[in-house]
Amino acid sequence: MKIATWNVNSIRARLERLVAWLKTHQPDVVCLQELKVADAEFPLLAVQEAGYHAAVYGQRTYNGVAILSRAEPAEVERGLCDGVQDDQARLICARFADVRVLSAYVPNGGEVGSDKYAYKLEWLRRLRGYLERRCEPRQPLALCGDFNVAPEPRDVADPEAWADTVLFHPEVRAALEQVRSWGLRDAFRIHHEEGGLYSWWDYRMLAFPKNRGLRIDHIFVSEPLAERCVDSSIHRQERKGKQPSDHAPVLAEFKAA
DNA sequence: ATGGTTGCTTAGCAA
Repeated sequence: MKIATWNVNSIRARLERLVAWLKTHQPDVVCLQELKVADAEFPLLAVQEAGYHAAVYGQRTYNGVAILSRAEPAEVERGLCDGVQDDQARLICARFADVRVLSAYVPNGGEVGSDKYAYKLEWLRRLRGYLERRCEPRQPLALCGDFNVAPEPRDVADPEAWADTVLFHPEVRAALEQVRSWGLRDAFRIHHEEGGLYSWWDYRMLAFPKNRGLRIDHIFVSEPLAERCVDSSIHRQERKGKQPSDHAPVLAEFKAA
C-alpha cells in the first residue's frame, strides 16, 4: 500500500501535473492540501478518470484538503470536530479497511508572535486532542500533510537562519512533538538518516536550485504501520519543470499486514 | 527591514 501527501498549492493550477503523477506512481492513497477550491469546483471528473475516489473538504481561495484513493473511503470526517467555531478547511479523515488516514494542512502561522501564530499553536494542540478522542495508537494510522514545521536541524538548509521563523521556532517544534508523542513515527526517517532532504522550497530567491529548503511535509504513522513501512521517498523531481507546486510529494510504502 | 515568486481574485492577501 502506497500512501502519499502533497501540498499542490491550488488543485486547478496543478491538475495536469497531479494526474500525470498519479498515472506514473499509482499510489493507493493521496492526501492533498491547499486545494484552494470550494467543494463544487473540485475537479472530480478528472480525478475519477484517473481511477480515484475523492473525499474532499474544500474552501474557496484558501486551504482545502482531500484524500484521493483507489478504494472507496469509509468513515469520512471533516474538520477537528471539537466544537470550536472554525471555518478553515484543514483536516479530513477517512478509513481504508483497517487503516485510518488523515490529510492535514497545519496553519502557516505568518509571523512569530502574531494572531496567526497563536492559531497555529492552538491548532496543533487541537490536532493532538482529535487523535486522543477519535483514534487509537494501537491501530494502523497515517497522519499526513503539510505541517509547516521542520522537526529537526537536519530538516532545514540553514537552521540558524530559520530558528526565529514560524517554520522552525523551538515553540512550534515542541508543539509538533506534542502531536507526535501521542504515538507517531516519521515514516521518512525510518529509511533516511541524512540531512539535505527537503519537501518545500520558496518560489523566490532561487531557493530550489540552491536547495535551500525545509522538510515540512510529513507522513507520521502509528507503530503498527511503522512496522510495515518498507520504503519512503520525496519526489523532488516534481518541484522541477513547468508550473510546479512549491512543495514536492512525499511517499511511503507499506507491506500487507 | 526589504525583496524575491506564485495563485486567487481583482489590489491585495497569503504563503
